[in-house]
Amino acid sequence: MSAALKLYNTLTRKEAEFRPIDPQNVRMYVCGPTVYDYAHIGNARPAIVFDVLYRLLRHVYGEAHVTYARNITDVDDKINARALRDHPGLPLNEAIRLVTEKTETQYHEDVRALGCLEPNIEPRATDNIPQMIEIIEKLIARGHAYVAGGEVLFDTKSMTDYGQLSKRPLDEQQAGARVAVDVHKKTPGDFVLWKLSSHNEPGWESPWGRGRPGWHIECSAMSGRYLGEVFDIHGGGLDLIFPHHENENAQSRCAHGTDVMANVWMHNGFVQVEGRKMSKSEGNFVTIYDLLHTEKFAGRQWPGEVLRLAMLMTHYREPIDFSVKRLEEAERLLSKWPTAEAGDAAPCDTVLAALSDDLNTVAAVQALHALAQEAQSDRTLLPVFAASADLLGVLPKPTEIDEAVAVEIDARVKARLELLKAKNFAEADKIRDTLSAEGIQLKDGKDPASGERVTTWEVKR
RNA sequence: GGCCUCGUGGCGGAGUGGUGACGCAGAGGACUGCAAAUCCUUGCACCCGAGUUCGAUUCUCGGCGAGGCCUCCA
Repeated sequence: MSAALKLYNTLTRKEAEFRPIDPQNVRMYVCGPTVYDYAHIGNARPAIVFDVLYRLLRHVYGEAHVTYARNITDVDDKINARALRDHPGLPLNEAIRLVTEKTETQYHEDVRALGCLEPNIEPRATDNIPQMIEIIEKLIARGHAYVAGGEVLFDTKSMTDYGQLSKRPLDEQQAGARVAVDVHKKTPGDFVLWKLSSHNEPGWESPWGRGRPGWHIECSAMSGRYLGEVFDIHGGGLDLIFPHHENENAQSRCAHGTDVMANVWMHNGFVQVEGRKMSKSEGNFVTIYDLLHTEKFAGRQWPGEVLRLAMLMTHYREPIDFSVKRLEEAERLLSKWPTAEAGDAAPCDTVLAALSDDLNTVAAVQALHALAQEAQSDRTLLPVFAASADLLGVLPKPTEIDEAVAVEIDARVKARLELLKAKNFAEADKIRDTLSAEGIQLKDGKDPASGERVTTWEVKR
């Protein structure tokens, strides 16, 4: 094993060597999508970033020794609103199911196109309602939650170190500055664990009546159920630090009586458009689907590999300005790389070392690019390149080409060389142009020994 | 008001107390019948001010600027 893995931890605001609780089972939880609408490219960032981490952990600890959970949030008031808007005629449950199923399927297609491996577990909130209720009961029993005004609320004052993650002492916040102070809350910072549902809202039976969970409780329930009371890594976007992760952390710790919920908390920076955060509420978002399948962005479609590489060209904690220029650069890099299949070779040390340094994908991509260039002249490096590229999930796969077609192309290339010998440039160029139009790029070179022209070809990328 | 990031050439981005990576784009050249590909060469930068220092882009302080969280949000 080479350099130790170092990760930046939001909890300590420091980089430190990663030490798993159990190297036989390294556990990571990442906040996944709320399935009410197409995911935008900003949502793609954590999927890609933590996919790289997942690949790295699998490399370091072995594929069988990493558990990656990414949830699907399928109960949320935005979903209800969308269901009512899109399917006004249907019963609510039916309408909600349509919205969540469709969005979830789309999300899976999108992230697959971005080269993301499937997590080991993708729990749904609605499959974990009893687990949520159980935690809430535990919190009430331990004096960390109370019932008021038809809601169960978490009592932030019951905890001496609420604010552990965001470093945000409760009393220094401007209470009521942004959120109206609820009269039934003991403290303005208290948040909902369970709320009652009206008959036209989805609900589940609970000790406090038919209702639905608050936003944060699902992650506590699911991470606890699938990864344990304390696990290794919890990830998500920067905006989740407060309140979402802070509150998850508070709930889980109080319910389980632990010092931390996860040892390492990692947060990715935003994707920006013209210097501003891309978000649904700002309305300045580009969906993954649109980028992949429509010509809405810069008048063309963009392959998933290009989007992925463009994302990895910036360190995950830095903001990314999403631009055509960076996509074009990513595409250009990819087109220069050899295609290969991942084999058993070990990845390049430089790439591995870069990734081990708090997921420095920028340095890793550069090392990979250098390796790609070396591999152009030294084919023995190809397996190492393939393994390294695969670690980042950006390995260009060879285009499947039919044997018969290949033979036919070879014949045309040969014919062109004959025409060139006869100095019939017009006909020779015609063959080149036709092949080009068919997506075949010819590459003329010179045999170093004989000085004869040799021509190779590849499928344009 | 509180709490966080960040400010390097056209772009993406390293890094260091002592002339300043690298990639992409640009420019020039080689090769070519012409292209493409490839190879070689190359211009361009460290937000401002003060301080520490023989010397700061790199350290300290102060500005200025940008962005984020404190409400749903990746």
